Parts: sequence; C-alpha cells; structure tokens
Amino acid sequence: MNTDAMLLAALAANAVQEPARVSAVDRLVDQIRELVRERGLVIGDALPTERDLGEQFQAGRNTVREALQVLKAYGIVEVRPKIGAVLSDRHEEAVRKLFAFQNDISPASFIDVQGYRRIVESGIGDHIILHATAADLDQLDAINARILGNNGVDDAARCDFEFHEALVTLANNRTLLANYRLLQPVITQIMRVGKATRPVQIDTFEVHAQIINALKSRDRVAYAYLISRHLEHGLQFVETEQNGRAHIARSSGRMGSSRP
Amino acid sequence: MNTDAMLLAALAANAVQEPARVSAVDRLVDQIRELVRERGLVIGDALPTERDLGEQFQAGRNTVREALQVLKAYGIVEVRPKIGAVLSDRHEEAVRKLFAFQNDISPASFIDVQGYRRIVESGIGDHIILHATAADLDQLDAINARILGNNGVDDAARCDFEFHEALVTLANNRTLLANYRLLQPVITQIMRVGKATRPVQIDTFEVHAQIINALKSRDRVAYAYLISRHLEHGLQFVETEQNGRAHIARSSGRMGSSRP
DNA sequence: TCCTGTCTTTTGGTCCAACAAATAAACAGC
DNA sequence: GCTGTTTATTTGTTGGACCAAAAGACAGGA
Repeated sequence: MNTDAMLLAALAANAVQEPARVSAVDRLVDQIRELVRERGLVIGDALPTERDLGEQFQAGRNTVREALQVLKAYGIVEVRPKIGAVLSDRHEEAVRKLFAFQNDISPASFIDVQGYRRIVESGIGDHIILHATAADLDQLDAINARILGNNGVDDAARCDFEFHEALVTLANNRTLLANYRLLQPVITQIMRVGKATRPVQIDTFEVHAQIINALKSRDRVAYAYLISRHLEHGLQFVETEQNGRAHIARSSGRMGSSRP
Repeated sequence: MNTDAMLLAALAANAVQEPARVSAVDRLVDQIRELVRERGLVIGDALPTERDLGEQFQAGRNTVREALQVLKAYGIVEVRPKIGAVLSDRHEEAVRKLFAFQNDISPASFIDVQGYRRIVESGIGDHIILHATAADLDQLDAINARILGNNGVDDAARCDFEFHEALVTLANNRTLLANYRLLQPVITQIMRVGKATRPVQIDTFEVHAQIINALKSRDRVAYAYLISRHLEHGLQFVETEQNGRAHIARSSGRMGSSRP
C-alpha cells in the first residue's frame, strides 16, 4: 500500500462526520452539492427550480427553500427571482463575513491584527528575497504607484491593502494568502482610519518604495526593520487606548520590533 | 475630535452595508440578532419559539424557520427539538467548516499548510523566547507529555495539535491563534496520516521536548531549525506527489529551512 | 416524602396550498 | 427589426395541517 492510497483512505475516513443527522434539510444540502458536482456545474450555472429539486429529491418546497437558504448563507448559491438559484463565487466573501463577525472590530483587535501582520509580513521576507523575480518586484512598484492616484480615503486604503496583499502573495503560499485575505475588512478599516486622521498617501508610497528597494537589494535586515516600523506606524492613532485587553495585545503587537 | 471618536465614527460608517436588501428572511435574521443583543441573552439561553418569533415580528413560521436556518449555518444558534433555538458557541466551528470547504483537502494543500505552519511557528520564536515565562514552558512540557498516552492514532494527532496550538498561543496574538485554529482539521489530518504510516509518538515527543529545551535556553537559532525540520518531517509521506501545484507549493513549503 | 411510569401538551420538522411580486420569454404593433 | 405589452413561470411569503419527539403535569405506589 503506497502512501498516497493511505492518504486518500484516511481522507475518506475523515469525510464521515455525524451519521446522526438525518434532518431532511441537511440531507438536501448535501444532495444539492452532490448534484452540482456530478453535473459539473460551474459559477453562473442555474440549479433546477425549487419545485423540481423537491420532486427530484422527494422533499417539499419549503424544505428545499430552507436548504437553499443554508447554501446561500455559505455563499455557494445566489438566488434570484424567476431565474432560481445560480452558483455563486461569493463563498470567500461569506467566509470573510462570518470570520469578521467573530473578531469584534475594536481598537484592541486593531492592535492585535497589526501584530498578526507583523508576524506574517516579517516572516515572509526571507522567502521573497530568495525567490522573487525582478518582474515580481517591478509589479510591486506598479501596484504601489497606484496609491498616488489620490482618489479619497477609501481608494487609498484599498490600494494600500493591495500592496500588502501582493507582498503576501509573493510568499507563494495559498493558505497564508487566504488567511490574510480573511482579515481584509479589518485591515482596510485600520488603513482607512489612519488615512482619515491625516492624508498621507505620499508617505505611504515612500515607505512602500523603501520596502521594495530593500527587497530588490536582497537586504533582509532592512526589510524586517522597515516592515515592522511601517506596521507599527499604522496604529499610532489608537495609542490612547490603554484598557487591559489592548495592553496585552499591544505587547504582542510590538513583538520582534527591535531596531537593527 | 479625538482619535477614538473618529475611529468609532468610521466603524459606524462601515456598519451600514446594503440598504437594498428587503428580504423578509434577511430582515428576520437581523431582528433576531438584535433581539439577542437587546435582551442580553448569552450562550445556552433559548430564543422564543418559532411561532412566537413569527407573531412578534409579523412573519410566517416558514419565514422564521428560514431565518433560523441561516443563523444555524452561521453557528449562532443550535436548534433542538422541543427546546427551540438556543444560543450556541459553535460559531468558530462554523467558520472552520466553511473555510475548510474552500481549501480542498489534497496532498497539495497539505504541503501548503505545512508551509504556512513553518512561516507562523518559526516567526513566533522570537516573541516566545522574549516573553514566555518558565511556567508557560513547563505547561508545554505537560502538554507534550500527554502524547505518550498512546491511545491510538486519533488521540495522538489531537495531542500533537494541542502542543502546536499551545506554542502558537504563546505568541499572545488572538488573530494568529484564530487563524491557526481555522486549519485544525487539515493539520490534524496531516498528523493522523503521518502517524498512521508508522506510530512514532515517542519520536514526536522527543522532538517536541527538544523544541521546548531550545525555548528554555532562549536559543532562537536552534528553535527555528528544530521547528523547520519537525514540520518538514511531517510531510515526508507525501514526497511522492510531484504534480505541478504540489511542486509550486513545495518550494514555499521549504522556505527558510536553511540549516544553521 | 419520594420515586416512577403514564399522559397531555407544547414544539420543532415537514409538507401542501395559496397568493403576491418579479421577471424572462413570447408576442403584438409599428 | 425594434419596441412596448402581455403572459407564464418562478421565487417570496404566509397560513394551515399533521407527525414525532420531548418536556412537563399527573397519578400511583414504595
């Protein structure tokens, strides 16, 4: 037995979860998902009508509708009057929404998120320096240049996020990127508030440019220092916050920020 | 206007989303969540019955049920026969489930996840070395000892995960911990398959002990090396996998693993 | 008094029928 | 061929019905 076969067997074993659930709605959710899979439906394709689904799977229309509500909550389908349920690409968005709602948006969590970003964005420096091509770094420059478009706070925050997202993308790890994107609403909000306090697009552009230059000259120490300082700067505006949780988070927020 | 007030104003501005949605189901979802908030209900408390909710909010029972299905999908409530909908603490689990669902479980994603873990678990070394107390490290020892209980593959995998989770916890960053926990099903599965190939609880225990000792002696270089090697070892069993995606992911998977 | 088994009532689970609203598709008029 | 109108289909929502499960009331016995 080779290792891959063993792997797949273990995966199959993991697939069975709760045999206890015999709810018709849950069953329908699975059946509809299976239907999508076996018919090879893709984003934009429409599912059968609610009545058809009910007839096909021996269920009442209300039961079908409850199942569709679940799929809709998952971002799998988007249901429009007359058209019916069409396969949606809003799954990631649903995950983000759901995730955001467990992370309360507060000054404390802002500091926490910045601490997370410092860990991640510092940690990927070595990989970027070792593997990024000149074209990759040039593209970072191009993305950074867009921040000078100066189209208001929201737009600047979006550009700022895109730069950091591109940075994380260069780590070439899908899991990391997905996790980072999960925090997009919070991160963008941090940026928005920072820029609302005083418009500093030009400063942001300059710092990003310095970061890119550090990467181009393969200077990992400079990169780590610049990223740390840049992220720390981003939460200056919540400095006044001094309650317990924020303080604890802050100690982690500052981790690894020793000046070279 | 101080910065905190500005922050809160920006948050409020972010709160309004789509005023276009007038669906009765969506309205009910919001109303029920508001009901929970204003009554100060906590985990375990029961909501009014479906019939009562319908009467209170001027909606049919089927509509209420559809709203409850959405809340259930979000892990906000758990509905039990006869009791009704009770507030649940399964929100994180719902997020995990939803997240896992976008990350297909495959050898390629296993390698990717190990790469993610290497970035994270290496990256937090400095903070742990600087801030962890002797008691923290002793607790790591205690957790590590549990892996010798030798209660089968599943149990060993669970203990293994708990050790690494404890490690990440010492980084003292809620966001990082939440993201790491999101990957629990995949990580545990990696461990399970690794241990199924050959039971190596004692080896895992030894390596973990070495890692703890590196932390106790504040040796960041040894820690980084040991963690990297430990995680790389964990995916030996998928070495045969050589398709494109796995190979790309692998290059990131190996990042920062240069021997000191 | 306290335990135990039975019975009633409440409640979620499922389905059906009906109507309203929206809209894609067919159609008539030019 | 284009445009405005009509039609038919489909989702959105509601009320009602019935079933099964379970909590709570209740009666009976140790």
